[in-house]
Amino acid sequence: MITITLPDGSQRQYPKESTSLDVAKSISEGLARNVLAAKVNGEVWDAMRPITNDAKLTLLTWNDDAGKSTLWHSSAHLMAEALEALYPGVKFWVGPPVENGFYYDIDLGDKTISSDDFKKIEDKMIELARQNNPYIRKAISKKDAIAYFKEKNDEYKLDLLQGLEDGNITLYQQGNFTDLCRGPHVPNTGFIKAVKLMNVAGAYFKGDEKNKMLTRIYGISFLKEKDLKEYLTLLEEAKKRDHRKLGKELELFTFSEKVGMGLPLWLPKGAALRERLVQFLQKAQVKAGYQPVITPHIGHKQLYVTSGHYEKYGKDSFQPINTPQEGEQFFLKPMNCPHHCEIYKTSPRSYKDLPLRFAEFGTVYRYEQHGELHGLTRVRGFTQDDAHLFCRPDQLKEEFCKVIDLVLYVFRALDFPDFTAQISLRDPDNKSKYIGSDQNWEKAEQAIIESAKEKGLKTTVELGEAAFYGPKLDFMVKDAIGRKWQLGTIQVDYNLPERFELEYTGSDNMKHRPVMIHRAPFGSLERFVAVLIEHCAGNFPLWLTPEQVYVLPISEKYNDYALKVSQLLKNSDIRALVDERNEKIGRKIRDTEVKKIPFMLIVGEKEEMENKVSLRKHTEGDKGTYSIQEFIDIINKEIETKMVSA
RNA sequence: GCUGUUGUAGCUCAGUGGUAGAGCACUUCCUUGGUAAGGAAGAGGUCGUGAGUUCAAUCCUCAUCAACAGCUCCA
Repeated sequence: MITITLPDGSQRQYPKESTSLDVAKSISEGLARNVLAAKVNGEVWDAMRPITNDAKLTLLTWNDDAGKSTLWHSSAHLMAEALEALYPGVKFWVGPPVENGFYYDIDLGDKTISSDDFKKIEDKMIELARQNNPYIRKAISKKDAIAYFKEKNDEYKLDLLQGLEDGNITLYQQGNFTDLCRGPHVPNTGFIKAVKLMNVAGAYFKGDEKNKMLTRIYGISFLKEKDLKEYLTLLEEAKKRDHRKLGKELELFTFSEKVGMGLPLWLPKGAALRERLVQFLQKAQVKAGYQPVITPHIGHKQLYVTSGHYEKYGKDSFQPINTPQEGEQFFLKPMNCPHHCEIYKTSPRSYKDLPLRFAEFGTVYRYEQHGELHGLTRVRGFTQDDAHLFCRPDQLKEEFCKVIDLVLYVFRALDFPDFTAQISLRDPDNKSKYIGSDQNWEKAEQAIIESAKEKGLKTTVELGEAAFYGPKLDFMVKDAIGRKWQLGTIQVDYNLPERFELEYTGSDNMKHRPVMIHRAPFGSLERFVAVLIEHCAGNFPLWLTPEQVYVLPISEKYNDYALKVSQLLKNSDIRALVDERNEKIGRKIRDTEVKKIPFMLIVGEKEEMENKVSLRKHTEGDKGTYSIQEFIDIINKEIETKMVSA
């Protein structure tokens, strides 16, 4: 007998070689039907794999990420089986699960696949799935594995095998398909009830552009047909919220080939929205003891040599601007920090002066690769809500925690309740990518980990995701339809102060080196606005929205009264416009709804007589009649409650 | 940057080896209407750009630019 410890701490006895599925069955039949895999002593295993020793066991279902991944991984194998049946001779590279589904990289020889072929492949997959073929795990020697794939003439799998250790190699077979795979998999293909292939794209063998381009087919699968439908609805919703589409429709921003790719042009409404965000943060920053500074858009090459940016990004930047006479080189500013370091150096600093907090909405320019540009989320010129905090080492944690508070304040104010903090550390196996001493890195990483813990943030840790000069705490927010976006960032930096030889005089009258914190709650205004648009689907919070109220006269006869109403609103700092067009009221309402204007005031004979307005709310409809002052109170209250909840 | 797809009116998109069409938006006129599209007329494009093939190119070929998807990258 073996002892199985379940997540709640309870222990049960089972015969040796029992499987996770046996354990599930002993708990409930319903649970057993939903088990996709199991975590055995921290390792994800097949639910059908016999457990030989005492173990801690967590059963994994669709509700667990690892459970989903297992189903998707199995689905990749199923797709491979279907492909092998439909395209004999196809060769396989790898087929892993990804965040939303799975893919398989394949080599079709001289054949091609397009989205027109998806239906056929999906149908084949479902046909195979219905056979309920078990996924059979087979441990195999390296020699036998090589022999098998040689026989099959699958050079990619042979390549993969080279990197694997003998004694640690497993094959998985379902139906007529056998794959080199470490697993785990769901018990049988019957779990896969709904399948959708999403797209086909080229992908380099091993991700190296010098290598051959393979065909990558993306798909997703579900336990229920209903879940697939829901997923497709979500995708449609995401499409509707695409900030590039809404940005155009709502006249927020545009791009021009003439100005240059990746260089956004903010239209009046977009600029107004952005300005409001800036003012909002500025106000919060002043309260938090930040001092605004302003620095130029270019900087001398030497500045970036000192900072290390030149060495790291010099070749991949916009190329230098040369002065005609002195032949000196200037670079477009890719970051604000070197400039702010120079501001720090303008006068000798005492320990009593610290922390110093320099804030700047600094526009920076980075040469992003052609294929990377994407709407406002990835651009070549953008404005960071940047600030650099210079503090004593003993102040670091407190300052860091205060910055976390500020970031959380911003997220709450803008209605992003769901987020996690990603701690991005250095890749311990590739330290040459980074500048600075091991000691400084360790201190910085420690400070971040401790601060995040102290603030009780939900964190994940990513190795190798740090900036080249220091580790980061990145905030990953979830939007209204559950997608994750990286927004704010806080970074601890011991390196730039060293490179710029920043100092302060301590209470011991000795020179000391300050620590620097880089931080940007929004990240960049461009990216933030993009995320905000998609989050609220263009229905901005009242305090941010470019136009709050449209006054709609029933006919042109009431235009004068409408103008009077709008003027009264403007006098109360409400953003109001009159639709003076010669159109019927139904038409005006429709057009205003489409523009996502929060409030409509309909005015006609009745309203003019009584000096009132008829209120209609976006998507909600008629709200009755109010005096102008009553309406001003309503809207102000609504603006205020949004800000108070902030 | 790499691979693939796309580029026609302000927007969304049809279409053809003989220099172009729809809907919406726009302009004018009629209508002055009470809670999601009133009616009519009109204006608007050297079909991304450059070259080539052809008697003739928006359409075919090549190059180039840009957008989109994926890969690689992201201070």
